[in-house]
Amino acid sequence: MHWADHTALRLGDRGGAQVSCSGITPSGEFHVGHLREILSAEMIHRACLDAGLESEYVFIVDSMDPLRRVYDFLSDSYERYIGHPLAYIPAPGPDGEPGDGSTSYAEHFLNPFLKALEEIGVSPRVVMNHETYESGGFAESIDRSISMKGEIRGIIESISGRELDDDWFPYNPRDSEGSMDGVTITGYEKPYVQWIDSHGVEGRSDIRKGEGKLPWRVDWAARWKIHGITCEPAGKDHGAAGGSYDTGIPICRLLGGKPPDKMTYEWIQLKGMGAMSSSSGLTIGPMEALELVPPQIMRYIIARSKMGRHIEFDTGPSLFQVAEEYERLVSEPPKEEGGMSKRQKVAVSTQEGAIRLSQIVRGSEPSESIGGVSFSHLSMLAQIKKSDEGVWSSLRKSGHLAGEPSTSLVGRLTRMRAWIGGPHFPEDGRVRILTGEKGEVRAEIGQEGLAFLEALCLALEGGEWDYESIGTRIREAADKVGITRREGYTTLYRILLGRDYGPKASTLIGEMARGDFVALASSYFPD
RNA sequence: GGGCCUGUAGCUUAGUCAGGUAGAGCGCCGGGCUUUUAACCCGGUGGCCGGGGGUUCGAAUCCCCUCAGGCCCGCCA
Repeated sequence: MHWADHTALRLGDRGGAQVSCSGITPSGEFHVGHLREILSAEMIHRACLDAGLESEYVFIVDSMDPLRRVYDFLSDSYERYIGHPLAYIPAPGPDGEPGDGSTSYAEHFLNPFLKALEEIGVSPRVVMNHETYESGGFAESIDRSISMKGEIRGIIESISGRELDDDWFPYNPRDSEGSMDGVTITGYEKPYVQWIDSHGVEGRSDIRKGEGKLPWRVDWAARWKIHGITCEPAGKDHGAAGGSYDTGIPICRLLGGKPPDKMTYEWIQLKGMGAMSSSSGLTIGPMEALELVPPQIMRYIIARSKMGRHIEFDTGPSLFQVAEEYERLVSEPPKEEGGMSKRQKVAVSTQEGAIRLSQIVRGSEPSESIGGVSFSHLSMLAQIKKSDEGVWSSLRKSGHLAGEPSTSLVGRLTRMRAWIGGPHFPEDGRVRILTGEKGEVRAEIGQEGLAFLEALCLALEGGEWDYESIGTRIREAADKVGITRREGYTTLYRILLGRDYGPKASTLIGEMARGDFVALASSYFPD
């Protein structure tokens, strides 16, 4: 059984309406790793729906989290915003300088990510955490936390083994400037927390407004209760013994909530960009991945791996492998049959789940995601056809496409071109026409091969220059010199690509200029 | 120091939670194929399930120990 289905089953035992949740701090650019956070929770949500449970998927944006430090992409001007909630500081411009404040720092990084989520079929209910504070959603939890300060302190100290400062308080108010750093609590009188800040200014914060926040470990526990969260997969950093998951569970109970079960996932690692990656500083950018990888495949990369396993995100050769695996499973869906062992049945249902959860639109027919064209075929066409229209007409000719291409197919081609044009495309996948004679190739093709090339060049010097005629000429030439057609094709691939195989030879040659092909072939003839 | 995850065929892995005869894909090998879109069809090869011990009628699966790799314990998923 797929991990998401299995989790859904357990959640069903728990009963009630299910709320799966992800939480991310928008402190900078989002990246592929965040997709695992999102998709782990979203797939569980879908699995719950598939299991007939009432379920919702919520994405909580930690917009109330303070700016921790001035990151590399920020100008020094951000120094003054350290400690301020990300929702209340201006977005940086391209130069790293603070903008006019029309867009907040949190929104600035969040918005493109939400667009990417839309592309992969994730439509969460987005909760800006600072808004929950502003609307008083946290007020009751803050009040309880303050009244049970000792208990919470005890939980954190005993479970995390960390010692809290004597003046630790389960609420961090914003000071006279808006920062949450260096504020000393002087009293509490519901609903106001009184304080004195580092500038010596005294003030009070209304816990029903966005005038302060709970510390992280308490904040997390409180939101489980506030939103009725039943499932929240978290990065393994939170899962360490004594980590925030371990303290969150008892704190949530203390606040009167029913916490989700601890669930953690492994990181995605960026690897496989070839040996040159580290030395040449090649890294995959934040959302770059979705500009290369079709959204179903992106989902499949997450869905096919168990949560506890590392994922090596690789935009090189293994992307072909994953895509082919996906296509194979989609075109020949695993079926449970009589006589299968229990293990085989489990394997079938796991694969079925992975494919089902990889669809952009829940419940849609997987085969539609392929659009009749395989990943590798498209990569070839994208390389030998300069124009998109050329790709479509070729697909029509080969029977892969009837009429106009679907938007998903257009998107796949756009991504494919971006991939091919970028540094991550694997060399093995490249169609590169050789430009001149190669000694080792000459040795491989032999006398019969040469005779075949001569006959073919002669035939191709005149006549139509289209795929069909070229194909005919190839077969005629092979027959004429008495070699098998297969040998003829192999010879062509050797002189064209330096390999024994390749895309349809007549198409390949048809995309070349007549003169170029003849020149290449002739370079093997004896003078 | 504390903790987590992973280790199954050449490669990627399913199966581990609920113990019951080791599954799959790729690769490879052989055969077939009178138009080869990195094919396609058929058949085959291949695994002391990291190692050791224990529990059990029975262990890849549970327990203990051990080796190897990755990672987390400063609010970076």
